[in-house]
Amino acid sequence: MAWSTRQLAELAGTTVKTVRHYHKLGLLEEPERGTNGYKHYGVAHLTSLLRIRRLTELGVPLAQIAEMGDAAPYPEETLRLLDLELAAGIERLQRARQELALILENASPTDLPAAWASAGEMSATDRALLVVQSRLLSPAGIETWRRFVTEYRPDESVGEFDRLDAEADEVTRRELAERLRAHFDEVRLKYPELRDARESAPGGAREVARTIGLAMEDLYNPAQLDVLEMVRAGRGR
Amino acid sequence: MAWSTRQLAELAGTTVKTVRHYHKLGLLEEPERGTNGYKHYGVAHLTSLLRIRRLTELGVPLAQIAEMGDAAPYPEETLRLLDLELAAGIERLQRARQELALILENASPTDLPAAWASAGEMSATDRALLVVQSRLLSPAGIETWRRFVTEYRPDESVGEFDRLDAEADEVTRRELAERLRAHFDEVRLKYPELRDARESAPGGAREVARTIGLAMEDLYNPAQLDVLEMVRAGRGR
DNA sequence: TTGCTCCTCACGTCACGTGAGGTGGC
DNA sequence: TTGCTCCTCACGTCACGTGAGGTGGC
Repeated sequence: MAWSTRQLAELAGTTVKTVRHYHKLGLLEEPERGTNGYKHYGVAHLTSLLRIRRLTELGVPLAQIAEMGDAAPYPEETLRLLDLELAAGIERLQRARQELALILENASPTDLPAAWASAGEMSATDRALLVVQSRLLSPAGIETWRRFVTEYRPDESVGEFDRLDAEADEVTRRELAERLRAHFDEVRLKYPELRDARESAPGGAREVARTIGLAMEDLYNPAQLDVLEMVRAGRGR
Repeated sequence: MAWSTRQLAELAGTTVKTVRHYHKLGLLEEPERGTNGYKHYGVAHLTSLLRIRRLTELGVPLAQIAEMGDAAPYPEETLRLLDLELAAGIERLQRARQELALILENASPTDLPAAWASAGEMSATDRALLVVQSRLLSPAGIETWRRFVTEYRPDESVGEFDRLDAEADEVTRRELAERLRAHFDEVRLKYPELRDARESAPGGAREVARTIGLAMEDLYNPAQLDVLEMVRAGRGR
């Protein structure tokens, strides 16, 4: 008569270790034992165990189940809260699946979120800057930039800048800065929404500029940084 | 120039502790330090950290991310497997929400799964037996019993049996057994599908009978068990 | 000096799982 | 005797979090 630990566990669809774990936490009462020390479980233990299992599968922490006691009905507020958590969990998983689907669809680069797949042609440096910036913009701002990136066709000067030697001489730099500035002016005119995107960043446009600045110091060589400085200085003219 | 641990963490939308945890696991390279021992992170660290975060949020274990190395593209099979897991997770959560909805809807008893709400009128003993049995039947079998429970109107003799005193005398027991047997015969005739439900149990009808038997030994007093024995013995006549 | 940030190290958490080392039942 | 089950106890796992105890920067 009566059930062994394993039988109890299997009836409840769980493991022996789980049953013992609940004993140790005081969640499940220990049954009487036979002369050999074996535990003998009854129906009350099974229903108690099933109740614990059902609650944990709903996501209730064991500590909370312990507080609720054995016979108490479920507190409604707890259940409503639980439902909200479950709903949030479902949404999270669904977003994750969407990400995954995008990644699978176009074997996107590993260093950018999947939505940026279209930026596959860019240099690693530009992608890095995009990544940094997208950590700072609002979702709407990110979307603005994403659309921009799919459209944008860089000027020749941009490629030259990317390849600029760290030892490039003064004349080369000055000339390159000139052409870059003209190009950037055009871009600003054609895509005024990029500025708005930065303005509406949660941390503010200043913060974006500062952080991007740090990133550039890390990514560009001295000659390139010098050229950028020239572009900036010339902008006021 | 360069970012502190906190700045890096916030750019990546995570915590300082997480960053340090990844260092300890060798997942994220440690950056150079200032003269004061403070860590100075660059863009490469941020992109590396973001990649790790993206993967963990998809549910990839850190150990697996470590195996994948830093620059490797995502192995497609891993991603497909992950997608299956995510889908399974979503289903699980949705089932949990359905359970919850049922519980909230009709403040069901705590010792039975929510689908049994209609069994609210039963004695605790009968509910316990139902719980035990439903651990043994196939889903279809459970559904059969659930429908039966909503329809079933017990005979007077059943109530008497539930209340039978442990010391009840022989005549009382014999007489009760007689009426119970007649009632059960009727039930068997009216609901032949109950027998099929037990036959189609994964462990077989014998196993169901054995386990229910053990549960009864636990739930009923000696007089009740004696009556049940009389019912069974009389059945062959 | 005060408050804030950074550092390391050890231990805690959550819900069990793994494995050692030993005994009982058939 | 063999294989299987049961028992306890200690430690492991996973992805970090908590907190102690100390130092640096403004």
